[in-house]
Amino acid sequence: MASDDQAVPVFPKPVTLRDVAARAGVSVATASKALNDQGRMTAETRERIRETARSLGFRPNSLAQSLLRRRSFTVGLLTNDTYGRFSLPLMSGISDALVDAGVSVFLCNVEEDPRLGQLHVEAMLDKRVDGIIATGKRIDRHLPVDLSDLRVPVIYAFTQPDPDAIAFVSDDAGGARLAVEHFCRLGRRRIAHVSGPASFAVVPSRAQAYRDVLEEHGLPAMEPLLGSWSEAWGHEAVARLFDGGAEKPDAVFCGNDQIARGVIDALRERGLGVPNDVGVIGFDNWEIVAEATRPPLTSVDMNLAALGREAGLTLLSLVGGKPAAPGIRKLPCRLVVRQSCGHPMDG
Amino acid sequence: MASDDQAVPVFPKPVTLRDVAARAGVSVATASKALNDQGRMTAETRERIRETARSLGFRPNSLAQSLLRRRSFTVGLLTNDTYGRFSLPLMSGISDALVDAGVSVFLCNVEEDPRLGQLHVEAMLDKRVDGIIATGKRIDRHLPVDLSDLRVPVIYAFTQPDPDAIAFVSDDAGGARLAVEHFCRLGRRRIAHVSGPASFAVVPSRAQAYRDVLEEHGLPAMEPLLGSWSEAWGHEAVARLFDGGAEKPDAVFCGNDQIARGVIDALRERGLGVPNDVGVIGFDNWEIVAEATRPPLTSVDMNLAALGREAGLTLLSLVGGKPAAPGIRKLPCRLVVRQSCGHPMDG
DNA sequence: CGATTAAGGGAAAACCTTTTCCCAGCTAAG
DNA sequence: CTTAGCTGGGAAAAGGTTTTCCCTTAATCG
Repeated sequence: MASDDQAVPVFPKPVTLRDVAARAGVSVATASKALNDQGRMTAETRERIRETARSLGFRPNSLAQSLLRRRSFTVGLLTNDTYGRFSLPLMSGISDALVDAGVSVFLCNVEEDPRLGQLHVEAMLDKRVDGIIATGKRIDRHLPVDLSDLRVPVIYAFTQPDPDAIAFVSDDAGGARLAVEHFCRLGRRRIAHVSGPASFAVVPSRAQAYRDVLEEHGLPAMEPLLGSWSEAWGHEAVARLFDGGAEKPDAVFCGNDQIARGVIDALRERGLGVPNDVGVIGFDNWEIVAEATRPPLTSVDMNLAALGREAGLTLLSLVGGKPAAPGIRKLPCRLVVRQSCGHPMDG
Repeated sequence: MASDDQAVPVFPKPVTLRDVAARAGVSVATASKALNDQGRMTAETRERIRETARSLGFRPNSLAQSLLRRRSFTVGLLTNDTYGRFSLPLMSGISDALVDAGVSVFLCNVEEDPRLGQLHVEAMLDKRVDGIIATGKRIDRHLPVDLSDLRVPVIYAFTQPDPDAIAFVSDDAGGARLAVEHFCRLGRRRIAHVSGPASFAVVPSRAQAYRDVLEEHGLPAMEPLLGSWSEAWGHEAVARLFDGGAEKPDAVFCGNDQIARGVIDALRERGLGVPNDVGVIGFDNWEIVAEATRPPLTSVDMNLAALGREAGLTLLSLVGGKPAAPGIRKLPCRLVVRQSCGHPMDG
């Protein structure tokens, strides 16, 4: 048994402010002030203490600081997006905005499980997070947790907020406009729209933007084809669009990149060239999909990282005590042009 | 200015042990003991204190506990896998293993940036994480941070460990065996292997397993085709396999799901039926890809969530002071059978 | 009835840092 | 020489909890 001891690594005791003070021959109070640029002392004393701290490798214990300041420099990110398709770009933006302020992020995946949600929220609250950001995989659904009346500020990003909360979402309608207007500018005349289930809030909102833009350009709007978010539906939609006797579209704006992928593949199978015969634009700009289509897919990017940054910075200012008006802030999307949408048709 | 005040929400002061003690008419010491099932007191006193705590909604301040116990009940997960394709399943397993122990996870994406890595590691160390799990998007690469000589235990998962560290990785060779043996069992006789760049450690290791299994079954091994991890390479590989005059394969084992997808699509374009003419198996079991292929893709799953669980539990026991032998632990993969591999050929 | 012992509960230290006050010593003004 | 004022630095409280030790009271034993 005793011989096992050598196998368990022993970690050195962290050096405390006390150690620094003792080594420098001053009180902890003075040491603290020296390191924080506070209080009065000779420049020489201050530098001596600093040098001592450096040489000892002193790092202040964040827990002690937090306890005193009632601020832990941590925030929680709550999500139910297991695959992280939306959460991770968001997380990346949040982290980016916060890391320089010394704030770390707890990532909590609550799936669809209220018990798990409760568990995570309580754990975070106990750890005195400074705030919570809630996000999800669907913009029109609540997380399976109640975040009202928490003791900390809460910000919603890319998910349905409680009333009177602060929320950041992408401007879906604006994103759709970007795509359809791009087609118009390129000279496409018969632009179709293939999207997901009507039960998703983004679907009607993008569809409306689609209709609006076409009307503004005096072009005919076709009835949006609503189905599922899958490639398979993209295939089927192409069949519906091109099998009938009706006039064929020369462009398809898709509700996500997987549908777009299905559309592109189906078009090719029919001998229709993308983008020459039919232009295609997707939504989400999921690079792994968008770059694998042939040709590479033009797609609307929701700027999730930027959205995360905004959310992070806003939370930070909220934590700092600055008030912020409740409400929903829509952040613009961005069209990432690759090859599937084609070039101007006449030139 | 003053009228703005109503806009900033005021959060109620958390209730402390002191409050509970005062309300119950005992000292904080007694209150603490009552809530932690320690010390001696009448059952009646204990229950009264507990009831008071409940009614006040008391939750112990984790920071204070951590300070005292020198244990923060947090761990850090370090990754450079921006898209979270590998990190997130892992994270999910880790979180799963730890949440019941009240441990929360800091997720830190360090990209490929040593400065960012340093920043995150220092932030975590300052926050007195109990341990760190390092992971990445590639099993044979280091993160851009130095994790040796940290003051906390470190565990590597799905990434290259420092020597003498504890690491969990998936058993790639075993996974490859699973796939190839499955083909053999199904009666396939000419099994090809299409994989990624030789510079990835997993590539030769899976290729060797491929050769071994074929030899064990007395079947001919073809030279593995190495290229990139993309669909496009899957396409090209099919051209190479089926254009020459050589005998055509009746099965293709692919190094990842994207290659497999490319292979399946290319086979269909040539009029070859999957799985009847050619069976296909992928690697990674990335559901979003595996379920979108036609037919759905049979694939090797690396069990990353389970790997995460193991890593989490091991870290926990390490934090608890139990020694663990350094070294690399390989966890078995699992074959997820869908339709692309076909049924037994003769019956 | 006196002496032990056990039971119930409290005081205080400890964890580590920050911050507010205060004190001693010195200089300059009156 | 006295007094006010400044300077450099320290003591102590605060933040919230846990834990060790101690004290008081009641019960048991001889």
